[in-house]
Amino acid sequence: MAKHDPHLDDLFTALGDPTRRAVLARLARGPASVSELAAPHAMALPSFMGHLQKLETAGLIETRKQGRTRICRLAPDALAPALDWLSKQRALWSGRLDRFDNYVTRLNDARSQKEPPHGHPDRPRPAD
Amino acid sequence: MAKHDPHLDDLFTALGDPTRRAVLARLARGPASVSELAAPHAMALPSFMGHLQKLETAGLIETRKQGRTRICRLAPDALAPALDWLSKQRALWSGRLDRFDNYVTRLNDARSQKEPPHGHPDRPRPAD
DNA sequence: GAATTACTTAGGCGTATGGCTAAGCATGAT
DNA sequence: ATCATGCTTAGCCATACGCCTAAGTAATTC
Repeated sequence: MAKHDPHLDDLFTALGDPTRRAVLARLARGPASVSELAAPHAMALPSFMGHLQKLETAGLIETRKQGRTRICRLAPDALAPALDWLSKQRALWSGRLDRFDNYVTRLNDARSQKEPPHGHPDRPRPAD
Repeated sequence: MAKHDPHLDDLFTALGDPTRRAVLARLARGPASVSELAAPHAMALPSFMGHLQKLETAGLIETRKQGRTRICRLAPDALAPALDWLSKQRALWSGRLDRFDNYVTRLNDARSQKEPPHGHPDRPRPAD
């Protein structure tokens, strides 16, 4: 079940920045050098390198030095964990949403009308 | 294509925190009150509320007040944009990766063995 | 109506993030 | 050898983040 995966932290955080997503999108069209990647981004190179650093730390890109230029490319399956978490989560959501929505709506309605002394009944514990 | 979508920033950033992901996971089993959600998280309530706030800002959860308790539940299709971006991206990656990987590997190999005086040949400029 | 409960608001604190400039290497070209 | 290029390191700054305590407000309970 993955208690809390620190890798996912890095992954999602890395994706949470437009510059970094743009770099990934650009990189999807093929490897590129640092300065090439930095060109469209209107920021000083060291700042930009910071972004690359995070992408690499998150395992989203791989870089290697070739002469004095550093070539960056995408890491093959780096998106898999994120995609995996998201799709699992969505599967749960869609499965449960309507059921519980109905349940709670009904519950609230009952409470605001009747004020049962019991407080809240045991939550349904959806089969686990 | 989405030049840079600020919504995605919020979405991914919200997902980049273990507490917030845990809340979502928990919430996938059904709606819950703030204090119920906060219970397993060993932090002061205001701190925890900050996380809920971000989840709501990101559009991942919806909350409404019922008496003095606030009920939180998942927002139906909130994950879709993130999932969408990721899967599109992955589609691009897998399409290009091997092609360019081969190209670059071959290129580097040639250079480190022969050191051609030409410098780097024109990169392939993938169609665009 | 007074106490309890469940949030909420206000404000503070330390660290991380995202940006900058200015030097500092290496490598490649002349 | 010299110079230009391409990245790297070092250091600074402002803001945002994640956490806290303390005090406030609104709804239930007694």
